[in-house]
Amino acid sequence: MYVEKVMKSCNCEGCELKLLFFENVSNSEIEAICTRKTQTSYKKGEIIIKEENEIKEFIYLKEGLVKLFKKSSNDKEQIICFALPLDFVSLLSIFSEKYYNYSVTAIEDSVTCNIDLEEIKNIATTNGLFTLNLMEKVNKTTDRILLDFLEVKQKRLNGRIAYILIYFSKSVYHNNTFDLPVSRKEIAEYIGMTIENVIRTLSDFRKDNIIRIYGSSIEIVDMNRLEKISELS
Amino acid sequence: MYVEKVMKSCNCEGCELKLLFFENVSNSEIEAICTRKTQTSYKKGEIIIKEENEIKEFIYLKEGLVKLFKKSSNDKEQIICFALPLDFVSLLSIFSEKYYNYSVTAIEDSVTCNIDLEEIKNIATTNGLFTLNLMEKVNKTTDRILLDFLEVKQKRLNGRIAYILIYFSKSVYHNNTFDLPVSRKEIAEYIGMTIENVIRTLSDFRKDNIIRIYGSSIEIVDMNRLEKISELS
DNA sequence: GAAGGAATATGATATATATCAAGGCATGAT
DNA sequence: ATCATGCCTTGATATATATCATATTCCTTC
Repeated sequence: MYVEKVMKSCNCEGCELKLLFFENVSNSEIEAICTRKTQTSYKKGEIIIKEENEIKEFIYLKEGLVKLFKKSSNDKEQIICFALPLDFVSLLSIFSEKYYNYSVTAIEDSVTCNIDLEEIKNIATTNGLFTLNLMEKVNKTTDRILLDFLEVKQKRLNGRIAYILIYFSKSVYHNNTFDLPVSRKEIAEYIGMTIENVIRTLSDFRKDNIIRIYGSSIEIVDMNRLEKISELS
Repeated sequence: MYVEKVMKSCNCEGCELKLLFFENVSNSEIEAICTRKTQTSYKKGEIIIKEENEIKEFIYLKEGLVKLFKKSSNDKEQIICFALPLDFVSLLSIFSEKYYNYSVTAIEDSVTCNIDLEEIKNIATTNGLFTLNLMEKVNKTTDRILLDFLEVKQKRLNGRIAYILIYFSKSVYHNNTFDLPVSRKEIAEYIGMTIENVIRTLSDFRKDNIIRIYGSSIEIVDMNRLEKISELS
């Protein structure tokens, strides 16, 4: 797969995420980071991080939507979570491992900021407050992933599909109508069930007038019922 | 439930975990910590951390075996993982949340060291290297939990039971014969299946001469086959 | 030692989900 | 234009798992 990388000097002054990522860092430190970081754009479908590659950079998602996944023993992919900017997915194992445990792929056009890992480590070792803040944010993300895991785990097929539809509608697109950024296969990989049953369940929801389906576009017609299905498993 | 708390001044010089937990901390800092920490003993079954309680202490497991779990919406318990000393389970959300997201219970007699959270935060803010190390360890634990989740998720009943038996045999007791520290119900809560099926599967393994069962005591007779079952799901 | 409750155990049956098979519809390659 | 390929769809069937019912064993407590 060809990955188009657009390297360009990023306008840090205009970056609304900068402060959130780099609390407690002095202006001179930020300036040092900003002049040496690179920004990379990814088209939908392109790989951002590849499992088993060496971790050389501190990467954060500035724009877009990604999926975090892992190849399982039988060569299937298991999707661990979807993530938006400010979900620190690429950072899960960044300070504890030498190589990535997971892969990350853009499922919408995305933009990342990449900073040399050593540079971040330098700041981290000399600035405890910064590290504490970073840790806080990383832990919030892993916590959310774990809680979602538990949520999905205790639901059955219906509930899982309802759950993911609500997630995309409310948390990602803030709209009752949206283009599913993932294939049926990917939904299956996320909820841990077969493609056929994902499709069947979506069809059932359509027949029951809970959703409308136009190809990859979904309209949630009856959010109340969808929420009930999600809750009652 | 009655929780017996034994507070006593702990002999830090003899604590083999001290250095692992407090790398990069000066002797004077360690001394300050050690004189003010408390040590608490828990009998099997006693609650160490209760979900929704305020996080006031930095707690690490010094001896024993615990389970990390969460009450789900329908009032059932979901076991997230089991943990040994050096698994930083109590620390998962310690710096990101005000209240515990999870509960922790001793499933073997256990000993914890408890340090005032503010004290740890003080060290963390002034000592970046310490914080970086701590973060590294917490991330390693969450990574392991996530990987185990994925492992278990892709297996079926047989494989999941095999997996947990192998875990207790190899990782916890280092012996082919051991007392199951958890009930069948708790195994069910961990692997996300019903008690009846857990019991049935254990019976099947017994009938197939893979394990022997004497009440709560298990002997793994044919580890090879158990491992194959675990791998092939 | 008896009574009660919890954990364990097993069978019968219902339900949920996976698997297999076949066809339709796009899209990109030749 | 045609073919191949991957994704989506549906139906029929097989399999895995849950549920319900009922014993049994093992503690605990009186």
